[in-house]
Amino acid sequence: MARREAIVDSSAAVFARNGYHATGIVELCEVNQLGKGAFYHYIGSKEELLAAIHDRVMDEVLAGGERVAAAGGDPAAQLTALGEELLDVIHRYPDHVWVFLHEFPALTGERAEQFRVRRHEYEQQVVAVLQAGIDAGVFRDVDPWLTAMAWFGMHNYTYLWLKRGGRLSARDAARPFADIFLQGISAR
Amino acid sequence: MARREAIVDSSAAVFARNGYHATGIVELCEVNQLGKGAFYHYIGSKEELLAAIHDRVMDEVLAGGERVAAAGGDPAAQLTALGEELLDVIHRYPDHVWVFLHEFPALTGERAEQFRVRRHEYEQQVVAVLQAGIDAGVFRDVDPWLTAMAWFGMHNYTYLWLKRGGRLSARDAARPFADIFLQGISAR
Amino acid sequence: MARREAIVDSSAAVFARNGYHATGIVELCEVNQLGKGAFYHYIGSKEELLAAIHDRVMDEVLAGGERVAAAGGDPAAQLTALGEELLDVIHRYPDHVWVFLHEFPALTGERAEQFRVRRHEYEQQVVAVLQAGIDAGVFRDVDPWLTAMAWFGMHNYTYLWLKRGGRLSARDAARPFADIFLQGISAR
Amino acid sequence: MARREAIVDSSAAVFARNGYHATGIVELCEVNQLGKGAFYHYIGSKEELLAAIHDRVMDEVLAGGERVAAAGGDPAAQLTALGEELLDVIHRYPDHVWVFLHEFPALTGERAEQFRVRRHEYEQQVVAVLQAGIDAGVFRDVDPWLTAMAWFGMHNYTYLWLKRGGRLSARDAARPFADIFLQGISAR
DNA sequence: TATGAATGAGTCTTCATTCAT
DNA sequence: AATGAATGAAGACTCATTCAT
Repeated sequence: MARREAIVDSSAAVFARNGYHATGIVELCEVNQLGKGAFYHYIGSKEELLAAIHDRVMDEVLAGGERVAAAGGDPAAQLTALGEELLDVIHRYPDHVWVFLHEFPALTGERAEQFRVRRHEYEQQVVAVLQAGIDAGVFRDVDPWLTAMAWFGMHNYTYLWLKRGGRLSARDAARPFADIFLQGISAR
Repeated sequence: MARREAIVDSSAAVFARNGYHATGIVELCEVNQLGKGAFYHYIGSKEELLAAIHDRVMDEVLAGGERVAAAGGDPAAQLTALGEELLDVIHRYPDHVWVFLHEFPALTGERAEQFRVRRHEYEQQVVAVLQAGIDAGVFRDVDPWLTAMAWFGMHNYTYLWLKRGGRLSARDAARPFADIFLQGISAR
Repeated sequence: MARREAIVDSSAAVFARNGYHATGIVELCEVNQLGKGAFYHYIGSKEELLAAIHDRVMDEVLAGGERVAAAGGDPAAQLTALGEELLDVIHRYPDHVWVFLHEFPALTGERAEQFRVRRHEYEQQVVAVLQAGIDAGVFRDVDPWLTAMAWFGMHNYTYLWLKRGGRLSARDAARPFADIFLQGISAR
Repeated sequence: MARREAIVDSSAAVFARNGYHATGIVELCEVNQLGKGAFYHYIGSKEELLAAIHDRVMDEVLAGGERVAAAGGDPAAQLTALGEELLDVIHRYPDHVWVFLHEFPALTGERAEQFRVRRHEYEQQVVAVLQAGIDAGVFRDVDPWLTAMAWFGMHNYTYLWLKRGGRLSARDAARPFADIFLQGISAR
């Protein structure tokens, strides 16, 4: 259903602006020009809608990760590519990403679990790249997990100022961030 | 009022666990062993409670910034000290900080404005230290604002994993983070 | 919506008996055999319900005024007709009128303003008829506004005893009141 | 207690402006510069305060009635004097009178009953004067009770516009009203 | 006399969701 | 596919009043 996709996308914008809990079904219906019955026909439930927004982001992020893994290259190149891919997703889906990074605690049960698993999976890819760099001697002997957390903080956090100033897009941060990070953990 | 302080603190824990919007006044009353009337007697309104949590964090963070400014030192030392202070606040007030970094969009009107001003003030301190380092030639010629955002992302984002694993405390990240960041923007 | 009309009417009876502020939404729901959600689905808000009751009366009263103006006739005949129309409304809508004359201070903002305007408009019609009678020399040289207030007091105030005794209906007062008033301001 | 009197008077003004139900104890405390405990020490309960305001008016009105009865005179003179006394009370206690004529349905139980009795007592005095005039042949053969209701409507209703325009005081209406009414029911 | 913390039932209103049509 | 009436629990908040101090 293309209609469902459209609903997911436009709802993401509303959630990003007002917050998930603060947004009512009525408002979503108005935005989507739909009655309540029709709206529920498409989305099933409010939380299912939230999950769909998360999936949109998660799918894109994991796809980026797979592209990087497929392309191969040395750890530094891979880390750079992962940053580019991640910031590209943030740039293309600013609303979805805001929801993704801000409202994930609202997911419950099975959906929360699945989300956690996929997120962890992706985090592990970054940890693995860092570990590979350390093993290869191109990165210093840092704690790979803690360093991955630093890397994620640096990149993910961009969603907060991304829409604020508008001076820079998230994509513009990829090169400078990679420079800082790679130089920062370089073995030399 | 010591009682009010206690309410603010224990409510922060609930907000951090369940989210601000998802937490009802009834739950806060139960946690604080108070009737609704008495609860409102102390907090005024739910948003005022939220603001008090924000202030708790903001006061501590700004105090840390002032200590660093008062201590002086070269830009590298100041940036390191700022990181230590910031992560120390996150370590001491994990719940308050979660609320601070996660629920600030729920503040409205005058309170939102005041929050934004104080937050900006602190961000400018970091930008200024970076600029000083660049001017002194000890830091590379990076974009000071974008670099400050990277620095904040790295540090602030720790609130997300801080309580999860428990393996490391936020404070333990100060040294490694400073190493990565200073080496990363070092002119040499 | 016929259903909404029914709600407005039965709620008017409750307001007339207990007072607007002293009546809770729960009571209105019970009277109307409706859940809170459905109730609000129809009425929007308690004050909107109050406004609907006011409009019911105001519409009838103004329609009566227009009929009198359309019918024409000399000032004495018009004043008599206005009294008959007014008391007829009070007779047909005793509950609505009680609310109208008793709870109007509970209206706020735009609704209060609109109410005041329409009410003033009607008062002016009575003032104008009195003025016409004075100009024509059939009424004494009384203060038209003060006299209109006396006329309104005499007629409107009937809502207070209307339901009490039941001995007389408001309509029965039209002739006697007209006799007193017309003789009272007669130029001869 | 003079203090209690002062509280009753200043509270009447607040009730007249905002309505009895819409006015909270807190607001009354602020107006009277008193804590809740002290406030309740003086007034007993909110309804007791309301009753005190009613009594203030009722006492004055009945006293006026007694003065008129004591002065004697023919029915026309007595009716005129009753109107002067009544409008004088309305003029001197505009707030109390507003409350008296507007919030009496909020009285309950014993207090409501007592109020009704005293009010009826006064109404009967007017009815009796009218009856005397009819018996004496100076008034037309009107229905005394209905005519009394007209008289009360004309006079009591002044409380509504009394404070509005300010153009005329209630006292200024006594003469014109007496003229209209006496001429209106005159046997000639 | 006076304080103000505490009560807890009550206020109006909104919520996500269902279901007959 | 779509409507919109209906649900009823939950939302934040206020109320008049009491009571230990």
